[in-house]
Amino acid sequence: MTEKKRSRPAYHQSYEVIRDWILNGVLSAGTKIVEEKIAAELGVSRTPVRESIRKLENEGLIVNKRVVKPSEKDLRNLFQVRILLEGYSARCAASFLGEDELHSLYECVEIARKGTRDEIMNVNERFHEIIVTASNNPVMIDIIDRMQSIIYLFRKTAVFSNRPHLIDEHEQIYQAIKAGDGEKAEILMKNHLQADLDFCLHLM
Amino acid sequence: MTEKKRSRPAYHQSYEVIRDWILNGVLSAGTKIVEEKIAAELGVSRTPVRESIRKLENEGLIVNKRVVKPSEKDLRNLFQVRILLEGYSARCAASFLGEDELHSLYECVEIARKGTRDEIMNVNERFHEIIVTASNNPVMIDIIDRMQSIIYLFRKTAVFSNRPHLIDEHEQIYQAIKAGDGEKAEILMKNHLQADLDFCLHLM
DNA sequence: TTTGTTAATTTTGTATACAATAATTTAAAA
DNA sequence: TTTTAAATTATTGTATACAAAATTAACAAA
Repeated sequence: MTEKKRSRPAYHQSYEVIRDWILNGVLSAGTKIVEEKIAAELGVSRTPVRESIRKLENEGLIVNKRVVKPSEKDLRNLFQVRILLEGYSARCAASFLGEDELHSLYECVEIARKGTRDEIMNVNERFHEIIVTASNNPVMIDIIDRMQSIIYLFRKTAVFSNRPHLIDEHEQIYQAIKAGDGEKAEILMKNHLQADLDFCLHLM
Repeated sequence: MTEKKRSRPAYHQSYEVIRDWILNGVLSAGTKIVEEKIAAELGVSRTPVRESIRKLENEGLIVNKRVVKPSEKDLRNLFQVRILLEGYSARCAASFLGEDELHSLYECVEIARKGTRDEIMNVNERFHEIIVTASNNPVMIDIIDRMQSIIYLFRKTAVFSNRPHLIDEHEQIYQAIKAGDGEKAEILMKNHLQADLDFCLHLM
């Protein structure tokens, strides 16, 4: 029936809907975002929609009332930060990752070798998520989370184009972490992200 | 007369006022923030105040409708990120900083040796600002900016207590940058920030 | 055409009213 | 007293109306 989840406030729900519209291309890059129009489509007033938009602006998904269209420079800048933070996280992971998480990490590699595209997308995202969580630093996790939306838009390209060695690189990182070699894990992670960036920029 | 700056929207002005109230201790750590009360004090409606509060929540200056009271762990986490990003920025500065900015950097050191407390606060902030700008990466600059408010609250402690060697460390960093030694600049910056953190935590 | 200017329209910004929820107080029962 | 439940109050969440600003359209002059 027409049951609505009443738990979360409207500004939160509409945030999620709008974000998904952007990530799935329903709202494509460059589209003008008009509060009233979105509000009408969602069946709520402008007030909660306004808040959602502000949050999306914060994440960089909306810029100047338009769906972002990141330039090559934007992506390079984003990845520079990501390389620093995830590189450090990989180093932490080598020291602090527990048995079970280590196993989850390996599963991500395994599934990525034989899964469907959607599965691959998921486990590759999860691979990075496990490592970032190992930093055990909410500030860092939060910053990386904020970048996720744009990274997501971007990563689709890499997987749909089946970048060579991507999974191999994940496996190498996994091995370094398992071996407790933080130095190596960090370097491999940095190179991995740089390769990802270069490959995708090359396609554009 | 009662001239108001009409240029910027109310939500922006009130953001700045509330932020300053927090930074100057007019609103002290733990204080409950109530939209209507703030709105009344500012002579505006809740609508723009609401937006301001959301932005401050974003910066971490308001948490759970209360003025933040960062724990030691919070500060350690924040500084871990700062060390990574500003360390990298210092390395960039060694390669890319121009003559005039280099000179500004030196001025910061000079003034810090003989200025008043307020002047010292200012030039020390500026010292870091110049270096961060040298990263030439808006994403990175933006993240560090977001952390500035909490860092500001924190830095007061360090200067008012006159931490030993603080200016010397700045000068060493300046020298490394001037010499174009990125490796050294990065290491010195990281140590400097770590020392800052440790000193202030020690006082708490 | 192009340019510049005014008018029309759209869109955002702000105030206000009311609804939903959360916090607090009050009062009754154990 | 202490505890619980109900009622009250305070606060946030949402809708709506109107004002201010930005954008677009229309049209006159070069």
